[in-house]
Amino acid sequence: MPSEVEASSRQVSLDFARDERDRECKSGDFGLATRNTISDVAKAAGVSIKTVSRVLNKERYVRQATRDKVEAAMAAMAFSPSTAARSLAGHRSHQIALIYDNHSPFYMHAIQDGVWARCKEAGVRMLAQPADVASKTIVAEVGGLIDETHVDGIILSSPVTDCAPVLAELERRGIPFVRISPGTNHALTSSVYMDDAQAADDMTTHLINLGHRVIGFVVGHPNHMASEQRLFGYRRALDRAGIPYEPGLVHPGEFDFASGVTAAHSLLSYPRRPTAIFASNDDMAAGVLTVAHAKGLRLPEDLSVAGFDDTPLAQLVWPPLTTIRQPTRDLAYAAASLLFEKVDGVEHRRLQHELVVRGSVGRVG
Amino acid sequence: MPSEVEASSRQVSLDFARDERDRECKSGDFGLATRNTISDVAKAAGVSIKTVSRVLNKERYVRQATRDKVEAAMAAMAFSPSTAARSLAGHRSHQIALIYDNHSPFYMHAIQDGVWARCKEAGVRMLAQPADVASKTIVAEVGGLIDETHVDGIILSSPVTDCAPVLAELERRGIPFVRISPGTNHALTSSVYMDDAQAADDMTTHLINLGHRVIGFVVGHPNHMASEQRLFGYRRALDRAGIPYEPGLVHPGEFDFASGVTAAHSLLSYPRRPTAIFASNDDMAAGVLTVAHAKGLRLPEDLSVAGFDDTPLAQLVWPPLTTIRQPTRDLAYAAASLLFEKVDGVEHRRLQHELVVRGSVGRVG
DNA sequence: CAAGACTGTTGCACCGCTACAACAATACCT
DNA sequence: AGGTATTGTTGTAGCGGTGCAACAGTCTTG
Repeated sequence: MPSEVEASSRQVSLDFARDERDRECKSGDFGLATRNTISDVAKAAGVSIKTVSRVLNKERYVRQATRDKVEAAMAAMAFSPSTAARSLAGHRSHQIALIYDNHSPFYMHAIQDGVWARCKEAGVRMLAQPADVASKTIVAEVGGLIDETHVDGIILSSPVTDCAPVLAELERRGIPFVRISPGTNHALTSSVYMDDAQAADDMTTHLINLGHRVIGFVVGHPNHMASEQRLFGYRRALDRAGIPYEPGLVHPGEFDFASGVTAAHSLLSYPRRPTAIFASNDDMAAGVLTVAHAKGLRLPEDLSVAGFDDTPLAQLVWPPLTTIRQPTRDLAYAAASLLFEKVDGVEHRRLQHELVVRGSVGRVG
Repeated sequence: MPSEVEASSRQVSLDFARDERDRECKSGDFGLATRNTISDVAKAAGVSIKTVSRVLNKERYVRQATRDKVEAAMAAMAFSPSTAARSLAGHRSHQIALIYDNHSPFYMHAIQDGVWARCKEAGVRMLAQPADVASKTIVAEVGGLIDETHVDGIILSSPVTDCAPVLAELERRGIPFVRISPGTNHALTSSVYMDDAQAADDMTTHLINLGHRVIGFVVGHPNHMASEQRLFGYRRALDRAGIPYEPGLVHPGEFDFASGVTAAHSLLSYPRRPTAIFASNDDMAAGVLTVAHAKGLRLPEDLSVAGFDDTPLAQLVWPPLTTIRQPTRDLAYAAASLLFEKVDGVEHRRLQHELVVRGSVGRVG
């Protein structure tokens, strides 16, 4: 057994023992057991550390031959520069943060995936940072994140996109940020978005074209600005078709399954029972489906159900949802691109949605 | 308009302008526009920076009065220590990484959530790092991650838990890591897990108790060790009940919806058509449901369907799935706890599963 | 052809913090 | 009382990079 004295002298907290073992690398091995530094690379390549730094940062004023030599040395010893040292010494940390407060796993998975992919291309790390827009400490948390990690930029996803105190804090600090599907202040900073109103209009029109005249609508979470937009699109389409707007056919929701269930119960017991229900996202549409099944309705013969987002869920339920394909991953990818490319400029990039026809919507009657 | 010369002199890449504006904070404001350092805190509290460092790291040898003074100063100026400086100077980075290669959004959402929660309590940042166990560069990527970020520890989720080259690399570097639901080598490092075999046994027994004798089984992805365990549990339960094992009733799958669909088609056209199908996760069970619906089967009268995991999906489909509740979030939370608490020791913590009865399983006939 | 502009490279201060050594002030022995 | 621990604090080197200044060589250009 090892001596118990030694064991107790170890630090209690995380502290992985640095490899102090004297290595016998007399031969050609590169001493893999030790962390390589820029000096090691410089020595191997026969240049100064500053030149290595130049190569690392793809700066000018390095002859191609020198650059090749350095890159070969870096590859040979599998050198990875310390993010800590880089962010401490320089003005960049090569890290960005993705801040979100969204409880839809499908949505956030796609968002993370898209941002991640773009970051990887750019050689930048992504910190995923959940937050709570309702919390009073959110500004302090975001500030702490920035101070601690020195992130170079931030990507905000809904609903943090419209959390005024956070936006104010970010602007005060002058840190670049891009918003994914924001609902407000389109002029201030870059953003990526889709036309929620038009998409909802498209879907509603689709339903109208199939003969539906009594169309229920489940609104999204009130703190997501997209919710309003989608409602607006629904009303616009009705309006254009000359169908009077009926408040009783519109039920609030919160973007989750449970509120879809609640809304469906309410809408299906409305005197003028709808022949179609358009939910503002797929989760709520799934809730509507469940209620319909429970009531023994045939789908889509007795009730058409439309979703929004085209998360994978849309194809996991029965019948598979007719929905709007929101290019979530692409939005996230584009957001990261804007952050990397447009430091000074502001750009608002709109991505196309698409109506996806599946089995949950049918001709009326 | 600002001068165009200045604009072009800005760096092209990410580089947020440090607030150089001379601030007129003659009054009591704390100069919030500038990053505070440990020296500022030291000055404000009237102690040396080393003492502030002690307070920050909760070290001994600081009188309570001094500690209070320092903490007050830190709070007053909203001080957040630079992670970069800390990890560069010290042996700890206050960051851990979560490495995963799992395409189930629900599962990963729960995992991230649990790890995140524990990290927050410990004041440690979590880096989420997707990987690809099939890729040849995975070892280099993990190595790069460690070198770049100096993470203090790593949490592995399935199937990276059983990726031998990665495990070897981590061991070679001597970096602490904990595995969530690993399938192999239980002795080497700490892990958290549930009893997959017992859980599958429980579910199968449940089906048998309801009169089912011809029970189809959809196996999980072959690179997840849990898949084998679940199959083993299924067989054990059949065995105990004296029901002969029938290979034709077992169909391979890959933990996704599509393979559930394929398996269902195959199983439902098997000569001895099963009265129940037990899928190794909820996504595949959803696929089975979809096929059953498409064939016009009544659920659960004509076919019982059981899932595994109890992801939110289980309640989004119709009928809601009878499934095994896997304490995913708790497993992740526990994994992080082990990483923080058990630096030297090795512990294997098993968490309880639970059979959740919903509507997708019924009595036979 | 000297003056200036551009290119390629070096050397060193320093980013914000921690580790370690040194030291001062108490408390605890014998 | 003197010696030894223990506690509380300071000073400073240095972690691994980048920014900036300096400088040598090479190319334009009047």
